[in-house]
Amino acid sequence: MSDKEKGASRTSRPARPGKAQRARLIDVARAVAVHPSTVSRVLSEDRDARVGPQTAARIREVAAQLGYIPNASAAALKTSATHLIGVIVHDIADPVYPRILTGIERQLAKAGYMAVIGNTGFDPDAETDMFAKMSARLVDGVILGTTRLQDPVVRRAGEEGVPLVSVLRRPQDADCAAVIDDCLSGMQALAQAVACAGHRDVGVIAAPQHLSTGKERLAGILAGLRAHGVAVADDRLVFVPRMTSEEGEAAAQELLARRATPPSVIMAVNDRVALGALRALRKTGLRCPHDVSLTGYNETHPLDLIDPPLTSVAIDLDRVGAMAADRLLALIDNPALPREVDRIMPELRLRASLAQR
Amino acid sequence: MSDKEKGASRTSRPARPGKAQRARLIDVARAVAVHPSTVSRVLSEDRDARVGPQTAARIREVAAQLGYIPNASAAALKTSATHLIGVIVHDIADPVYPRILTGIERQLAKAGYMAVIGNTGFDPDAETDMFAKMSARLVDGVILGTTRLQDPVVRRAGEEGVPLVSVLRRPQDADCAAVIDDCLSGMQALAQAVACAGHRDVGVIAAPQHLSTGKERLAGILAGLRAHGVAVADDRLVFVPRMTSEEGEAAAQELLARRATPPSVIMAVNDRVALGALRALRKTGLRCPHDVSLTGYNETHPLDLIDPPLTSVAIDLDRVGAMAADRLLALIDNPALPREVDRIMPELRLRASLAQR
DNA sequence: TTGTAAGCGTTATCAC
DNA sequence: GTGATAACGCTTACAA
Repeated sequence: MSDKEKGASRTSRPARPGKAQRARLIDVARAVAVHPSTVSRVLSEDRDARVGPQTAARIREVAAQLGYIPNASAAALKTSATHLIGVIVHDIADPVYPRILTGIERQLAKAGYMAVIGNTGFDPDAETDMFAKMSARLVDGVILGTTRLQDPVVRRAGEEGVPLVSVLRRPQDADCAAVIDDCLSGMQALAQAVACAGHRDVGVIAAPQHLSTGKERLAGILAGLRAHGVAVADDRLVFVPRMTSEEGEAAAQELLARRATPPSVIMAVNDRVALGALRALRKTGLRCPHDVSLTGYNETHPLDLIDPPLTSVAIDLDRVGAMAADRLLALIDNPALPREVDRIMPELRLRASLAQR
Repeated sequence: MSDKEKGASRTSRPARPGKAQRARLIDVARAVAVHPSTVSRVLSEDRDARVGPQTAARIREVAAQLGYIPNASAAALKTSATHLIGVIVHDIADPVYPRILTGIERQLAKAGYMAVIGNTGFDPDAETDMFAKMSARLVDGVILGTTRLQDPVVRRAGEEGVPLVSVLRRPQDADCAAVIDDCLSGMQALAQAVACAGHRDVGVIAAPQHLSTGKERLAGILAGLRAHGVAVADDRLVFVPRMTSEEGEAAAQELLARRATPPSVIMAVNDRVALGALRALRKTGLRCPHDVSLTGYNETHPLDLIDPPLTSVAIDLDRVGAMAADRLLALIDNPALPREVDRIMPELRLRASLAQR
């Protein structure tokens, strides 16, 4: 069947009433009276496509006139590049992710990519499910925010040759590109500040230890305190199964219930959890920082306006996202690139919620 | 060319070293010794595909064994359905959007869809650009969070027959499905509470009037106050070009600079702007609510923990998102459906930032 | 500089 | 119940 016949048959396709008839590449070609491949060359630009300038101009003109929009699925099928990036996160409502996503989006848009987002709601099965769906040649790469120390998604991405960059967290052994902040030293610095403020009875609300952040932040706290001769008692350490303010509140309540006297400070794994803990303190009738000091991590929320202003550790999350996107795009461009780990330095934000003791 | 020859030629395709070789539909078919169309019928399930139960079982088994993942681009090209939904927002870091997105995501995932997100950064050109990209047969429908009263995206979607649901805002005249909260009555109720608290000198930080939210919220404030005989002086009304805390702070500073005495209350278009205004009050040395009361809208942020706890109006944003997703999916299923407008009722949250005067 | 032709991997619509 | 066939709309060597 020749192109002309093909075209003719298509021209006579029944105009579906609901959907507007879209102009195709071949329609543009026919209108300009050139071959489709010439149109493709012009509209794909980037290549060393040598096309006559007036032909090119005419093609562009007619394409615009017909309102031609290339069919991404067709192009993707041919080139197996969708210009789509998957972003998998635990909970998009956790304020760290929107900030990271802002940076990701900005860099992706510049390169003509878009982000497909997968919200797992802390469901481990959802993580692999979403990856499987995305991996269905739907995305050119994945930014993973749910990375566990032993991560099935990271493993599968490696097996399937899907470019992947982990954000905030990183797997333990796998050779995996990542953009993270130095949780360990950030928390260590914070813990030293806590110890220097005179606190000896420290309560800790830590995160799951299958996450590098959970592990590193706890290690940072313990190391920072130890440097000042302070240890955390067994019953002063609680874990949240997920980092929400509700879990933070529940964990703080548990912590406070364990002994008749509260710790002199509670160090939470992040701000969200810390704010939950603050609610628990209030409900228990304890004043912060007068009775119990409190610290967070990430510098999300308007912490300066909280009562009391919450001590935290600031991360440039927008930058984390931007770097992750850049690295992923580089990896897509050249899959042989080494899987580097970028580290962002966190910065202490001491505020009134941490009192001298 | 017969299928067998085709298959043979493909089997001998050079194994690219970087990418893992993916099993295709035809590979499964060959392994089971059935025709590709049979495999397609089995794995697409839903249809009234009458396939022998043991054949189906065998196909599923082999597919799993080969780790077969259908190529989404190919399916999309054929069916012109990508199972992708575009979500366009001003600023994903604005806490209203992650909440909406949570609801959207949940409903989409249930139906086998995923969200592609477009962050315009308040750039009107980006709005149409993103839509054009998404519209490249890339998405089956769009949820629009940037809707202006006269909206080019809404118009184009109508022309191109792309299903669209507007969230939070709605266009003025266009026949457009939308899920919104009743800003007008929400703000009106809040304004009445303000007037009842004895405030007569009311400052207002309003949003751009090309957005239905901006217009309705301002109208609600004015109507609510008027009901109690209170008018807003011209120099007590300022506008933010975008709803960020920085703009809120700047606007409040402007408002305070206009007269020697501050208004007795500032009503901000939303919480984010209100928190910026709170920073301005503090920097100016004014205490809230002692010197100036303050109100927000949306009930984002941990408002109960702010100093002082911020009076606001709560919207069930998760529900807004979920309803928008459901409506869009229904519209995709049946484009002839009427474009209904769902309204969510807001709820007053009176807190200490609004003092009796 | 432009045209030719072959396919990317799937599914819809027929036959049988 | 299963098989054959023809697209879906685009890209890209290669030929001219």
